[in-house]
Amino acid sequence: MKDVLDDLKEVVVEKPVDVIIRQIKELLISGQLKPGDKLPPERKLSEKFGVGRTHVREAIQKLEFYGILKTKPQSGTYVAGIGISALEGLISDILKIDAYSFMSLVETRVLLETSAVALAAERRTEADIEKLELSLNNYLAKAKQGIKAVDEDLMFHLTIAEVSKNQVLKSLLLIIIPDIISNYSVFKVCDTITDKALNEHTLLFQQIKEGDAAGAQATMKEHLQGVMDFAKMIVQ
Amino acid sequence: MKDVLDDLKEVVVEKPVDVIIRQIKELLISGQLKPGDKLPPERKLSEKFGVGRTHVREAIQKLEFYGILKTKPQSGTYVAGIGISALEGLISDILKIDAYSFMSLVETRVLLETSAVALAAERRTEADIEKLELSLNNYLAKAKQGIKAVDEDLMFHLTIAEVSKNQVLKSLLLIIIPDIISNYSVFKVCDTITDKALNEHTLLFQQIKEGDAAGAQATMKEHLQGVMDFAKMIVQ
DNA sequence: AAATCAAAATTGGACGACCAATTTTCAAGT
DNA sequence: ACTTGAAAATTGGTCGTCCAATTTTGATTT
Repeated sequence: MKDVLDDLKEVVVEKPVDVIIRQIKELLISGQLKPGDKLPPERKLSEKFGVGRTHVREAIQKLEFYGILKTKPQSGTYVAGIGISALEGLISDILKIDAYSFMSLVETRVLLETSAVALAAERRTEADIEKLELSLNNYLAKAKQGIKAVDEDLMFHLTIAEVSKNQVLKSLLLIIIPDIISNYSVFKVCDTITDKALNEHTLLFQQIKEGDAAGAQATMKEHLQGVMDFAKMIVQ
Repeated sequence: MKDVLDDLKEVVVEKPVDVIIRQIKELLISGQLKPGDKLPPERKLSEKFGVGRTHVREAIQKLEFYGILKTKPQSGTYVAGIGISALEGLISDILKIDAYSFMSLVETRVLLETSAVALAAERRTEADIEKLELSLNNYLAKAKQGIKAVDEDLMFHLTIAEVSKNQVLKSLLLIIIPDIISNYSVFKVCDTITDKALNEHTLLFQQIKEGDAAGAQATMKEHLQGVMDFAKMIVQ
């Protein structure tokens, strides 16, 4: 009885915020709004769209977060100076940001992490090595008991990104990691902890410590190969 | 007269939202809030922090956007199930998200773009080639007249990301591009259009068209080397 | 004692009104 | 005709209030 109802309720209701973003997008694409232009005041927009000003503000905040709009207090909201054609892609990306394919996610993760680990091996300090060791031991402690240690696993990988001294790289990983986690649980990946993974983590740590950038990169690639294969398998 | 005043005004006022995010961060790090826990209601928080509920909501929205919190209507706001240690880093990233070093930005851009162009060369279709050619011609038309064509330049690069068929890769580039643009204008990079850049764009297109992944990757690396050198030069 | 269900309290969501800073307007002065 | 400056209008920011859905409570029934 519950299953049927659950399935039926899966219709996605387009939220007011998404509708407004779409509307603003139309204004931009149609050329009625060009980079540098001032948007109509929030009151006019809410009136025109037939929604409360709260929704308009929320939409503007979201677009501002992505650098599309820039609002100056007591003055107005302005279109940032990026090509209009680029905006179209960006906005649609915001709307379907949760709909990335697992394949693209994994592919990008591999890319980011192999680069990060190489940089980490080149740039690590003594303090970094301690942090990494701590993180590694956290993971090993749980994993050796056969307990699932997804968080600790990811934390070790994030620490590597931290050690790479590239803030952007780390932030981008942080952005895609929630998506990876949700997909992991959906597809029931990583239910078993292999000795292989354990050894690879330890090896990774050693190679970073020794400054072996190329070796660490190779190990990371190998380490993520399993996930990569799985992704290729279930590709839609 | 104006210069002096401008310089003096550069003190950064910590906005209420940032203060709240920092406070919530304290709750998380100190262990008073664990993943899965329910946050105090917005009213209590605003009362405790001595600010309006609007600010609390804004902070929660921002944290929700990064996947740290999850709010269920008419029920409460909950801490998402990611390791607490990760949260610390993530939250500090949100606060200083506008303070990326130019170096990290460029480094990451090179990384993403060299990967994207290789994938593009492997996966391009006939339609993709047409899109790329259109984008290339847009750029060439402006650039050959000696007009600055920053937008068209970036659009060509974005189109390559599009052709790579990796949504995540493209989205990540879209995220860092506004930052790159703002830094470009700050440091007055790219004021001159070189024949070298023109030829490299054309070569890039040819190599993608011919499916020469390795070649395209090398060209892209070379193409971005100038920016990379400049970044290394001004490194703080 | 356990289960049920309705009333009350709680909570996030949305709206309207007010605030302070900015921008615009326009009249007075040069 | 141009400049100046103050008043008026506009605008994003903030707060208090109300709303609808959920959760909790507790009395009633079995």
